[in-house]
Amino acid sequence: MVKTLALNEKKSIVLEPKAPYNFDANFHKPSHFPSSDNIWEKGKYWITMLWEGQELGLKFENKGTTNKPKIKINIYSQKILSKQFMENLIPEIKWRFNFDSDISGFCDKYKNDKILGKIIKKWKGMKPIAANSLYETLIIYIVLQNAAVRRSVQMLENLFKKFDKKVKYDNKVLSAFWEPEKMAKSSEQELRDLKVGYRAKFFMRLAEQFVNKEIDEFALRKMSKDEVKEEMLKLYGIGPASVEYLLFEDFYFCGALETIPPWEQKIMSKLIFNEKLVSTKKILDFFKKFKGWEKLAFHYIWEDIFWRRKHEHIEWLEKEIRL
DNA sequence: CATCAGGGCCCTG
DNA sequence: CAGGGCCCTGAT
Repeated sequence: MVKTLALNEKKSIVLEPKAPYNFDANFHKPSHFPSSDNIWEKGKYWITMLWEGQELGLKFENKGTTNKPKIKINIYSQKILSKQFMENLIPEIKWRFNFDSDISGFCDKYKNDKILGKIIKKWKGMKPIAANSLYETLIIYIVLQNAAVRRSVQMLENLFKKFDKKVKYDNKVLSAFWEPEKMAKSSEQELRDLKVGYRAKFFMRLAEQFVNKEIDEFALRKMSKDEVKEEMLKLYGIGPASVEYLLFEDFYFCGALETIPPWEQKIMSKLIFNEKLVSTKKILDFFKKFKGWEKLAFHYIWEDIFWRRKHEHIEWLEKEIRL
């Protein structure tokens, strides 16, 4: 079923994101579930990308520092990429990895904050990162719904097995996302067989809407927070919890903190109040002091505990994560 | 074994 | 605007 495409052509570019830009904190989010379309190692990151009908393999390498960021990007492809193709691709890479937004105001303002100060020292230059296209991201958010990590991973990998092409470059074999057309030609039952449950219907409708060009990702990027929210809520299968993730991680609204899902509520209760469970209202009220940066502040505290988890055993956290 | 609760969302009344 | 149903899986 699964074909492997060898990407033997290579082009190299070097880009300088706006400082501060923390390479590892941006290309790797330890709270996210692992997916076979990308690999991270310290200072390096590989991810596949579907762009203008071509499968690409990207490799990012850190060649700078948080305050003087510089990133080398190798772009692997089957065909030689034209100048025009590259001219369209580069701004997209800059967007997907949030090279250009400015969070220096946040890092300066809270560098001595009681809670954020220490975390900012460690993770200064950490930003929200979309990494994927909007369609791909919506797929990811739908597999997240009403499921623990292990099951989300299983659903996404089942989808990859059915729809993707494997891509080989730089001695890595990775999954590449599929075009919505491919899924639209499938059926709800075929999707149900992948153990995605009632989400099958969401996927079918989503694919149709992308095929019919009812969703314009690039237009959305120019809209206000409330407009994006309104548009995304129109999508069948996308509700307040998914929108909460979308506004921050994909449209980069750093102040968009409105809902807190149950597991985040439990973990934040412990981290901020050292209590088992406090109301979401109490948590939301706490973040009000970071006006305009509420969600980014949340993100710093959130990712920090998952980074710590990589080398420290945190008993109470393990219980909440449920891998 | 059976039963139940999840990192929601839609639909109904 | 409250509450039931929906898929699957792991916990009890």
